[in-house]
Amino acid sequence: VAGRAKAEETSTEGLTPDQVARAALALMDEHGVEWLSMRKLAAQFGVSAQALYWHFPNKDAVCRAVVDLAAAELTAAPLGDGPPAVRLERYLLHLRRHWRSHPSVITLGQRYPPTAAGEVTEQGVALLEELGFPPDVAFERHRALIWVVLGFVYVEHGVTTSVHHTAVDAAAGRYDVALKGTGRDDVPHRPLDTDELFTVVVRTTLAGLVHELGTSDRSR
Amino acid sequence: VAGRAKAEETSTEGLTPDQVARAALALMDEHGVEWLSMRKLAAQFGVSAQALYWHFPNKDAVCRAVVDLAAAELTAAPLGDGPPAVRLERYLLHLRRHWRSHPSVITLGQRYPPTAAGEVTEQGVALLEELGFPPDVAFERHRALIWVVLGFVYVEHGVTTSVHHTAVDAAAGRYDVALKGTGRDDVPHRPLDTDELFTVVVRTTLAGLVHELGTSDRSR
DNA sequence: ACCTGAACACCGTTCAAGT
DNA sequence: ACCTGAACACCGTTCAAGT
Repeated sequence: VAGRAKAEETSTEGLTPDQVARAALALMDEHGVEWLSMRKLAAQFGVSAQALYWHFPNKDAVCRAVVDLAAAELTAAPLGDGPPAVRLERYLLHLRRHWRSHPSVITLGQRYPPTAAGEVTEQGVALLEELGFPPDVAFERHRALIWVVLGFVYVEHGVTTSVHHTAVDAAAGRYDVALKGTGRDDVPHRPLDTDELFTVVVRTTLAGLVHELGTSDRSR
Repeated sequence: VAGRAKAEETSTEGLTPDQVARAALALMDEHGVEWLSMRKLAAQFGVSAQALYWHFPNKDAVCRAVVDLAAAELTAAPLGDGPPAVRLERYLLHLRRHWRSHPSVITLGQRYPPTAAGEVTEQGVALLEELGFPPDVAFERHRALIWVVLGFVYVEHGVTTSVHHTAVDAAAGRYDVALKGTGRDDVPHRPLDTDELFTVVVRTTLAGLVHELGTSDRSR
């Protein structure tokens, strides 16, 4: 990534794997994962489908390259100032925003799970250590947080593209849910606000972590 | 379900949608969602693929029927005795166990989200009310819990079938993760235990909810 | 009412052949 | 080294035709 363009010296005319992956990502984000075929991807470069098989062993490898491409865009979050818990919340919001930015990768991610590794993990674990966890526990609690956020994005993606849900205000993340036979009249029907729901999930989880620290401190 | 077999009186020989959906679920659980085609499904009954199009408008409808079939199996959890928080944990474990029981539905569920509705929702919301939440808040906190558990199962499914992970002891839910360049030497490498991780997620979330009740009680 | 035969426009992938 | 032509075994789906 930081090196010189040594690998691109053959790119006077031919396609590079990177170009192909970038085109695949763009096309999938626009038309959906299922839509893209090797023939359509190849057509983007004016070549035949079989030409791609010189650069990639198969379609699976193309998809993995797309996931890796999006993963490389995940950089450390700008967290600003404030207590560790507040910065942790910003960190998790940053992760959600990233994973939502490429809808196709969310779909792919379930077959080729994104590795939230590298500098982001460092940042997250460091925040948990700052909060008061010893390194090994911080590492595992961080994994739990990642799973919660990633899982939330998965569910959110499914729900917001589902037939059971109609967008009330998609830009604001508000949807209406068609529930089957759960009509309790004492609870007024409110549209689903995924931003609000995410905040609830994150705040609850963080409160639980802080509570854990409080009780374990007491037991020492 | 409880009614008499009124709808099956035409089934002397022909296929019913229910039979087809059941076969599809079994085949998908065995071979995977991608594996199943209309032709293979039809072959199960010794008919041609086009025959299925008399009973279902398209493959999408078959998939939806499969999801609904599995959803119908989700019944209220046997929770036993104990304080509400303990029964809530059992309730969430019950949900995870159900959603994991049909791996194919997890894959499908992301296109056709499972509606955790009906009696199970009643049970979960009631537990949160018992814990101390007013009905409307209980309903929303329940939704948050559902998303956390469902999201966890999604991530778990992706991870345990991924190439980056190798099973250390799949029956016990333990996997080894191939991380890329996150080698911090101060943290000893431990295999991923999804059961343990789920417990962490659930306990942390529940602790957060209890904490929320504590602080809101104080503010009254 | 229920199913088949034949066909259409697609797939991913292989492989010999071109330059 | 890089790409094409032709082909294979598949898809989902349609539609006329059978019983």
